[in-house]
Parts: sequence; structure tokens; C-alpha cells
Amino acid sequence: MELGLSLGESSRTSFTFLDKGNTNKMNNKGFGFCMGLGLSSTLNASEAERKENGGNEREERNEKRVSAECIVTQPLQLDLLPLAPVPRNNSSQGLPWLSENGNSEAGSTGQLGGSVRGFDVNMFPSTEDVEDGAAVSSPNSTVSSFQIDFNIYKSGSGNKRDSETAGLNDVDAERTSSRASDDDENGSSRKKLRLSKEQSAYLEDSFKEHNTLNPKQKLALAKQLSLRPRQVEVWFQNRRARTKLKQTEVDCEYLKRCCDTLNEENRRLQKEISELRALKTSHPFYMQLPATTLTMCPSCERVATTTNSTTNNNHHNNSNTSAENSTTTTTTTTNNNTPIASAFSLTKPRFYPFVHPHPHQSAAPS
DNA sequence: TAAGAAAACCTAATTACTTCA
DNA sequence: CGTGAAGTAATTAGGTTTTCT
Repeated sequence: MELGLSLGESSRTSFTFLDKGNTNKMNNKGFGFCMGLGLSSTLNASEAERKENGGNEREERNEKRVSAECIVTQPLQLDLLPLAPVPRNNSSQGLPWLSENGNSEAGSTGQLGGSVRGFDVNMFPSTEDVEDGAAVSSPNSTVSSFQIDFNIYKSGSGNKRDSETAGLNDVDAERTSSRASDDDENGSSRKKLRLSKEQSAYLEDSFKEHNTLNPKQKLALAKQLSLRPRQVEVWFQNRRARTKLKQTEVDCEYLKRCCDTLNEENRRLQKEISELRALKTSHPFYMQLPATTLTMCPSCERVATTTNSTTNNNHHNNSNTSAENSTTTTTTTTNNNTPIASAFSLTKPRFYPFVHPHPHQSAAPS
């Protein structure tokens, strides 16, 4: 069961459990504020991916849990990805977990074996890879189809020049080497490693595909980018945090606007109340009408008056005149005659039968 | 079968470092 | 050159879920 809270234009609300037949009942004009509570069965995407990855049961469950969260956050999902596409080598088609052929191990080990060494700002994750199992190649490895040709970063006699070719300036190259040595000398000090543009771009691409990683994806990315799996994990955690922060800011802005709108509406209503009171004082007979039920005309969305003794024309034969609504309260109906909270229709114009007789009304008070 | 420990993962908050104006 | 703000990698604390004994 999910509880979704979305801010945005109600017409664009994309909760899966709200999409099915309910969105058209919302007010499609102006701001929307939607809360959804329902069951979701939209885990098929992750399920298919899991089958493709051959993940274990834990991964399945984790992905399902994550996917359920994504459903809630998706309606206002921000696209924080870089606009410019990440340049890729021909051999790097897609992300590792999107691989259709995950067993081309020769290419994997062949490229990763030494091509990345001069590229990363970090040490090659040999020890942790062993701990996490990344260094152990398997026939099911998904790394191979995600090959980035890091040969341009390959270290050697032309290290500096290669770094420049790859977009790394002298500072980057210097930093890379100095940090590597620092890590060697003092492993206890806290290092703030700056990811390269290429690394960040690929992580962004990965995040675009999946904002969470299963262990296999994490290891594949770490190996591909020559990062420690922990670094990839941390990057995704921070990335999710940034996304959420941005989303919160957007939500706050939207709430402010909603608040302003409601305040304005409130002022307008207060003014109307004052005017009506003044009108009642000057023309008291207007207020001696019988008990009236206000219903919304389904076609023209205007309020029609239905007194207990009044007959409507055919256009309004469907007006709700049940006992529970035969009070002086205003009942707003939709095209399906389903009552919705009138609070969602605050921006709709209000019609007072004694001020604006409805054209469909057969007997409008004069 | 129930209970508890351990592992893995997550979020949220915070720290620490880097970059830049 | 020094400095503060912003961005972000990394750490920490605490929670949840699953697995194992």
C-alpha cells in the first residue's frame, strides 16, 4: 500500500493508482494538490530487469522496495541530468545492466586490465574489489557491454599529454597522481576525491536508468569507472539526496503559490460575504427562498439551483437530489456525477442563483 | 517455529574538502 | 592572496529487511 503526495498540476498527476480512471475527475484547471492512497502493482519493470540480470532474491526484494518508492516520487521527478550527451566510444553501448549479452568476458578483462589506471583520480580498487567480489570475473559479468574506451587515459610515458587529450587538464592530472600517492602514504586521512567529468557523466547516465543499484550493477559501474564500489554507492546515495532536496525545494515553491492562491481566494470570499450581507440588509426578501440545493451542471459546469419543489428541464434531470444532499450545502458533481471535494474547485466561478439565474433554470427567482 | 544476531541496504544529517567568485 | 559560499565526497547514526543459526 502506498501513500502518495504530489504537488503539481493535477492534470499531470501520474500516480499509477490514480491514473486509472480518477484523474479526469480532478479539476484540470489551475493548481492541483493530490494525495493518493492505494495499492500498486507496478513492479514489473524491476522484475523484468531482475530476470535479465539474474540477480538473487535479495536483490529482487530490494529492487521491489525501491521501485515502490519510485512510484511515489516519479510524478515530479526532476531531470537533473546534464544536457549534453556523454561522449562514448563505439564500444560502450549502453549500461552494463542493460546488456543483452553479458558474457563477453574477454573484452571486459582485456580493457579493464590496464587501460583505466592512468585515468582515475583514485587508486585502482584492487583490495576492495576483491572484498566485494568485483575482481572475480564470472561468465555472467555484465561489465563487458559497458566498456568505455579508457585507453585514451592510459598511463605511461605520455601520461600528461593523454590526460589533456581526455579532457583532463594539468591540474587534474597532477591531482590524480598526488592523490594516489597520498592514499598510499596515509590511508587514514579523509580524502575528498573529485570525480572527473567523465565519471560523473557516466554515473549520471546510470542514475538516469536506475536511481538505485543492485550489487551487480554497483560492481560493474565501479569496475568500469575504476572506482571503489563504496564510492559508487555513496555517489548514488548523495545523488538521491540531492534529487530529493531539489524536489523539496520545488514542492515548497509550489506550496507557496498554492498558499497565495488560497489566500487570495479567501479574501475574495470574505469580500463576497460582506457584499451578500449588505445585499441581505438592503433586500431581505432575497433570503426568504426555500431550501435550495446547488448542483453543478455536468455539461456547462455551472451551478444550478434545485429547490425541493422546483422541476428542472431535461438538461438537469440528473441533478443530485438525494436526501443527503437536499440541504443548503453546495454539492459539486463531475461528469460522472461523482461528488468531489469542493475545495478542489476553489478557482471555479461561483454563481448565486439570485444574482445570476442559470440559463437552464426553468424558474429563476426574480 | 520463534527469537536473536548479523549482514546489507537505505535515509538523513553532518563533516570535510574543493572550487570559485 | 585571503575568504566565504556553494557543491559534493565521505562519514556517522539509526532504521528496515532478509538470512542464518
